[in-house]
Amino acid sequence: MDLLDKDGLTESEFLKQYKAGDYERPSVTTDMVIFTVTEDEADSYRKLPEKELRVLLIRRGAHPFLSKWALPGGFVRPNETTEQAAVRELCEETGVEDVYLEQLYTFSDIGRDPRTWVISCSYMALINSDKLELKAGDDAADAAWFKVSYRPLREQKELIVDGYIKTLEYELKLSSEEEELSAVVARTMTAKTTSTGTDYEIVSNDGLAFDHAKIIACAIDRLRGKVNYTDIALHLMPKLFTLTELQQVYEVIMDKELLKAAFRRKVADLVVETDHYTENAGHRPSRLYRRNLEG
Amino acid sequence: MDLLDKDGLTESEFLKQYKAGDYERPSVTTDMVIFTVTEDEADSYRKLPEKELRVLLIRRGAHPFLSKWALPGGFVRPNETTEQAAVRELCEETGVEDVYLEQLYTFSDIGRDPRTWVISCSYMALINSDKLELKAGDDAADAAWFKVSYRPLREQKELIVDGYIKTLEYELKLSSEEEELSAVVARTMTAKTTSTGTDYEIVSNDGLAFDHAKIIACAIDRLRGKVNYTDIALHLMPKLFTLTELQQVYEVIMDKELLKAAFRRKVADLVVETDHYTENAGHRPSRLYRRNLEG
DNA sequence: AAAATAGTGTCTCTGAGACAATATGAT
DNA sequence: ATCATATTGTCTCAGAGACACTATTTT
Repeated sequence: MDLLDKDGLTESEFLKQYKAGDYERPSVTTDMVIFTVTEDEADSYRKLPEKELRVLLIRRGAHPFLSKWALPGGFVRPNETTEQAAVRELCEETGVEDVYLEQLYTFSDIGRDPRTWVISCSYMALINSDKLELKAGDDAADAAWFKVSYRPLREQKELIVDGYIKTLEYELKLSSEEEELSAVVARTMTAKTTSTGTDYEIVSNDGLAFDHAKIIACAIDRLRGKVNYTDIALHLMPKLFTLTELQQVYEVIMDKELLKAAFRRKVADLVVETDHYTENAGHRPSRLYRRNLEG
Repeated sequence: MDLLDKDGLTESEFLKQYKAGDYERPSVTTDMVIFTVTEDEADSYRKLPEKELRVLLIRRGAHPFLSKWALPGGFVRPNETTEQAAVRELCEETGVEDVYLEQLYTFSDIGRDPRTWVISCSYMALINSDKLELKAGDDAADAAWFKVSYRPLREQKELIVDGYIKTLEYELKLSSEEEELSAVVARTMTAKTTSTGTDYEIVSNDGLAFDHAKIIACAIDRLRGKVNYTDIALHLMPKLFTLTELQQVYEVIMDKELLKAAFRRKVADLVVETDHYTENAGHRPSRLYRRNLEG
């Protein structure tokens, strides 16, 4: 096809002479919300340990937000996609490849990075506890897994002309062995007869860098939403697991207790039973399952 | 807080002396998938007209992809968010403000724009047929609303080590009064014991610019997904509408016929009845409803 | 009366919630 | 025998699917 444009150029001629304009361009980064599930120390070895949802944060060693905790991430380089950048970051920080990865949201608020114009394309990754052990081999001394708590704090509904504004505030608490961070994030839904929109805002923030409280909140909301109608939670499980362990993972994600019988019916199609059982648990052994790839 | 970094600078000192590096940065654009629903000409005035899902495209007047059809969009400018850029583009192209807007996905494949490195943050907008009339006032002579058809074409499942690859091909057909475009887009799901990923690919493409077939496919998938568990479809309705009209909109989005009784039960909480009725329809009048803001 | 659509009734089946009962290995 | 968890059974209730019936206006 040799269509000519208004300057009489073919497409290949046009591309040859094309020069990128000198208007300002943003930096583009990826920020990764990397989740895993760990077990706390059990009170007694006969009792089951409780599961904890954890997210990886890195202490900043430079301005801005020096010594605050930030999501792992970095600049997207030429000749790589945002997803490739995310995979690269993930591998650098955790030494783990081949995990569940999902694009979350692209954040572009002006001033979100005090240095310069930075747009961040965020990703969520889920790592199972098998792989987590590999992580010991990374060099970032100032990386830590923070236990996640994300609970509704306040709900508010304000009527406006032709609609309403609903604000849901969540308290985000992140705790590692040494440190406790917290933030309050508000999800605002504006509903008018014509339009509707949802927006995250940081109400308060203690210890997190940039707008990362927002990004983490966004990731948890996504994870909670998807847990109920996909097999996403199975990516947090090791190769073999018991149904009770799986239920604990669902519970720690949803922050809500579930009924055993109903849960087992619900996940029945997501798993396949094996012939293996737990051993020496101090009580009746439990059948081990694996993920069913026939989702 | 006056923490000093390794150069002995405070945060504000650091920011004052900060100079953006001279590494390469991408251009960032927004692309808008703007949907609306229109009615075709009815065969007889006594029969109800059928609904059509339509998307706005603009014929390119310059290289690259000269004379192909593209989604409305443009560069994100400094001091605006991607969302603000989307609102601006939407208003420029359709003269419409205050509509449903949702971020879709950020596309960053290398080479997606043959000119230079361009990352696109895509948005979906839903416009109701009331507002559509305003659109006559826009200047883009080469803009047109294309009727959308998006149907499964082929399904393929390939077993690999530790998992499988499932490919779902869809045929995307876009037709305006004068022109018919078509493309085949494949959604590939790779499931392995550890990871899972979904990816869009353009298999064939006749008449669409850039990777816009992918973006449109992504938008339709999102719209179809959300129709069933949100009130998103109501943003395509005028202020007052009949339940049959609403059902037709659901049907044209899902490309599937629904049962009347079940449909009415399902949307009962999404709408509020009014005291108005249709008139002079050639048959029994129908009660008019409006959107229920108590989602 | 016929055409065309509007609106309602009801039977069945499935799936979630709730709770109870039984099973099994470790101590 | 007791502890602690594993696993299954079943009753109920709510919602979706399927189909049929009645209602109302215009021609």
